[in-house]
Parts: sequence; C-alpha cells; structure tokens
Amino acid sequence: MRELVYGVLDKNRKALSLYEIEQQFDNVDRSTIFRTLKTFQDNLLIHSVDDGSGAVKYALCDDDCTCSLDDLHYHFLCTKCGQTHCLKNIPIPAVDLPEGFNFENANFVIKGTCPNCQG
Amino acid sequence: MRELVYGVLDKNRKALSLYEIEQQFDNVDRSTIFRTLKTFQDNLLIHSVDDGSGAVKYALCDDDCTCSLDDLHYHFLCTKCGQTHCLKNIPIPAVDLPEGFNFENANFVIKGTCPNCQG
DNA sequence: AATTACGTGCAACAGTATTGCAAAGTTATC
DNA sequence: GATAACTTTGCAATACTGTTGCACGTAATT
Repeated sequence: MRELVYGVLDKNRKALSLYEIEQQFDNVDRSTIFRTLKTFQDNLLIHSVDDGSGAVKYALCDDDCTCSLDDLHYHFLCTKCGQTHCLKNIPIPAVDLPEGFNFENANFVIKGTCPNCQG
Repeated sequence: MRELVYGVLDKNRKALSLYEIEQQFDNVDRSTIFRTLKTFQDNLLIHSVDDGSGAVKYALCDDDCTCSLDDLHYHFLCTKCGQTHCLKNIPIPAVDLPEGFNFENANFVIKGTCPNCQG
C-alpha cells in the first residue's frame, strides 16, 4: 500500500488531498490511506499543505528535504481547477518578525489561476 | 448582536475562531454568530484567516482596509497558546511567479511562539 | 390589523479528519 | 511446521467545523 500511495504522489507531482488519492484506487479505505500518509509524514517523506480549500493536501518532499526546517516553499492554489502546485524554485524571503516572536514554520499559499487555466 | 460580536473582536485585537467567539457569550447560537460574521465579511468589516489550526479565524479590518485588494498581511499562529495575531506592520514582498501563474490572493501564515509564550 | 422584512434558535446535514475494534495478513520464534 | 507476536487493513463510529432549512418572534410599514 505504501508503495502504491507513494507512486500516486510521485506520478502526479503536485499536492493531492486524501480524497483525491482515494479516488485513484478502487477498494482502499480512507483510513488506510490516511494512516499511510501519516506514516510518510512522520518519516518526512511528504509534507502537508493546508491551502484553504478545506482539505489538507500532501506532496512528496525533495530528496534533500528536511521539511520543518528548510523546505519552505510557496504553494499555489488554482481557483479554477483547484489544483495545488509546489513552487519550489521561488525562495521565501526572510521575514523580519517583531520582538518576541519566534519563527518555527510557515505556510505561504498564493491563489490565482495556473497556466492550464489561463484564457 | 452585531454590536456585541464586533465588540468582542475589537476588544481582543486578534483573530478569533467562530468557536472562540461563541465562548464569550452565554446563550447565543453558533449559526447566529456565523451569520453575523458572514455579514461583516460581505461588508468588508472583517477578514478571515485560515491559519491551519482547523478553524477559520476572523479579525477586524483596519479602517482603510480594502481586504481582498491590498490588505495582505502576515498572520502569526502561536503553536503554544494557539492564538493568531495579525502582523500588519510587516509588508509582504512581491512574489515573482513563474510564467503563466496569475496572482489573485494570498495567505501567509507563520507559526512559532508569541511574546506571551516565551520561556 | 394585516403584511412584510429581518434576526434568532433549533435541528439537521455536509465534509473532512480521526480513532476503536476486530479480522486478516505477515513475521519471528521455537 | 505450529504458534505467538506484531502489523496492516477495513468497517463503523465519532468529532469537529461549517452551513442551511424551517419555524417562530419581533419590529417596521402600510
């Protein structure tokens, strides 16, 4: 199962929701996939994004990804097709937080239309 | 009711979830507050943030806020106390999107510890 | 007074996430 | 090879947030 789920994420190259992953199988229970994804996350194979679409999405980490530390990148949610892309090539600028605030992690989601949905 | 809900948001000066607002009243229904917040949002009095905590939070807009247009700002979610602060003084840098991607909106949430939770 | 519009509470429902439990499968151990 | 120990899976149930339908009550309007 883990290999199959990994395969789906690898094939799609974008962030998928639990439901979307479930759709790609015929007879696999949500909970199984859910737990598989959780395992992946615990082992830093994938990262999750809450893009505001209502469902958390999951995407593969890069080989050298250390997720919570420095794999920060923008995510792009297309408001037309609903797909979420990882914009790994765009660096996230350092944020100058006010005194007393301590940076741990960040979630930067940009919304708009993706190349497939221009018209 | 609208005055009361507005008062709560004004007093707290941070983003509150529907549930948190509900807690500040004794006998007011979720749906009433929900609809009140929706009304506020339709009239651009408040903006909503999905900080990834599972619940959407709501905060007052500034007087000159035009929300969906240029009131973009960072939000800070404290991983200890769960409070969400608006970091209105920090400008959001322009993001250089790849060809074909069209910017409409953004949601930038930073996680960490807030001044109240340092130790 | 009759009509209309609006606000509220209750209850129900939707969608996603999550967990308990038992069955099925797998691996280790003797 | 049999048994025990552990893992994985499916089903069902539950939690939580958000959302809507409906009925009732109140206030404004004619």
